[in-house]
Amino acid sequence: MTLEKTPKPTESELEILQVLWQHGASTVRLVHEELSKTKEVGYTTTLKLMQIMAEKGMLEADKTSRSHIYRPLLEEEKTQQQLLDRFMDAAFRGSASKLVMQALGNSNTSKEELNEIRNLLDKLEGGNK
Amino acid sequence: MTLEKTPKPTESELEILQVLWQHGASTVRLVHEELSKTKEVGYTTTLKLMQIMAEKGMLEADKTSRSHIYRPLLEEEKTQQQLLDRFMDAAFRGSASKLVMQALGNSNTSKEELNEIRNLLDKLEGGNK
DNA sequence: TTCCTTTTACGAAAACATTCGTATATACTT
DNA sequence: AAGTATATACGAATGTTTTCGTAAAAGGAA
Repeated sequence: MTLEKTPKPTESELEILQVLWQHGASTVRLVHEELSKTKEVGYTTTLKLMQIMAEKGMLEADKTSRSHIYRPLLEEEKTQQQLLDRFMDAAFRGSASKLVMQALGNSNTSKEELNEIRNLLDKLEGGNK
Repeated sequence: MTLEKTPKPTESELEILQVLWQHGASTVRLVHEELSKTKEVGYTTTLKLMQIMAEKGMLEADKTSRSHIYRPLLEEEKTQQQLLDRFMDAAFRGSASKLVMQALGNSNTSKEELNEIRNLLDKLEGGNK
């Protein structure tokens, strides 16, 4: 089995991935327009970043038409999990419960979402000592 | 009220803060020894980082004795909250529940901790629609 | 004192990440 | 076809973070 090094998207790369995860495969133009909603950034900057990401194997470019279409090669949930693991270690010394408590305590989560979490807790308590 | 810019410790800086939060004010030597347990790093590298952090106002150095003693000026919980907010936006598009579900689903959290979280949920459901 | 060890000071290199100017190609409009 | 708009290619500048070599200062041991 080949050792797969876990990719570590930078902050800017993650922004781009988010757009692609949300919208599906897209042109640089579309991604750039989405990013422009939140921050000032030049078109060629976005282009360059996406080209670099393609080199790194995070994206794949379909070059058949003039406007290349980029598709994310990283799965959203898997990537989130990897980022989360790293973040939990770095910021909370690995304590999931501390992280969760702070995440819940300081954000308005809807009743529905809280219920979802409660259900997960029920399921988990089954298997834990 | 003076505008307090939220500090953004880098990854290395955060590692140092963790040591100081855990052990309390310490010398470069101690911090360096702790870091060395997990990774290869030169002593002067650690020193330099801590000096930079002092310049930035993250640490305060007591220079009365030859081995300076560094004290963290950032509060642990407050800093964690700020990092968490940023991370939640960047990696989970701001969804606390998604983050929480993934954090719980993929880590063995003890029954006691799960109960703590359940209690928090109970308290939260009171105030939410 | 002299030698050895530990510490801080300083500056610069190395490694990454981000940004963008300019050139060139491709398509669209008139 | 000529002119305009939009795309990619390329390379380099800029910015940030991390690393460490070297020197000087301070302290301890012989």
